[in-house]
Amino acid sequence: MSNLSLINKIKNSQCSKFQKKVYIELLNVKKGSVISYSKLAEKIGRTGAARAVGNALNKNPFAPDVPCHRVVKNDGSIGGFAHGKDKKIAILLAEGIEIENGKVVAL
DNA sequence: CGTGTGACTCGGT
DNA sequence: GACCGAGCCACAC
Repeated sequence: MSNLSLINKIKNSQCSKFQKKVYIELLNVKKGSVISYSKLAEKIGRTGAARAVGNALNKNPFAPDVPCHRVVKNDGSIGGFAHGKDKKIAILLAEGIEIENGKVVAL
């Protein structure tokens, strides 16, 4: 499924505007790279809403279509994941992202 | 409409 | 490093 149809599905969904922004912006994150909660919040025009972003990802009705695993804490640590942080780490490693001592190296 | 909650963040202990 | 408290924001009740 292309990202375009995915975006369309998100737009047609019943989620809040905020959630849609989060998911769509997340689709813009290419494989092999990560972004922090606060930075993602800033991208969608809600600087400081890192917590709200986490809330949106926790609900994530489009998983695993929306790569919510590419979002980590501001200091590079893994953060959380609906299916267990170890699973999140495994996915990140599979995408070529280096993780050291529970933290993303590419910072 | 007030309250509680959390996949956050920062600063202090 | 671990723990704690205080801001922070969107959302469900």
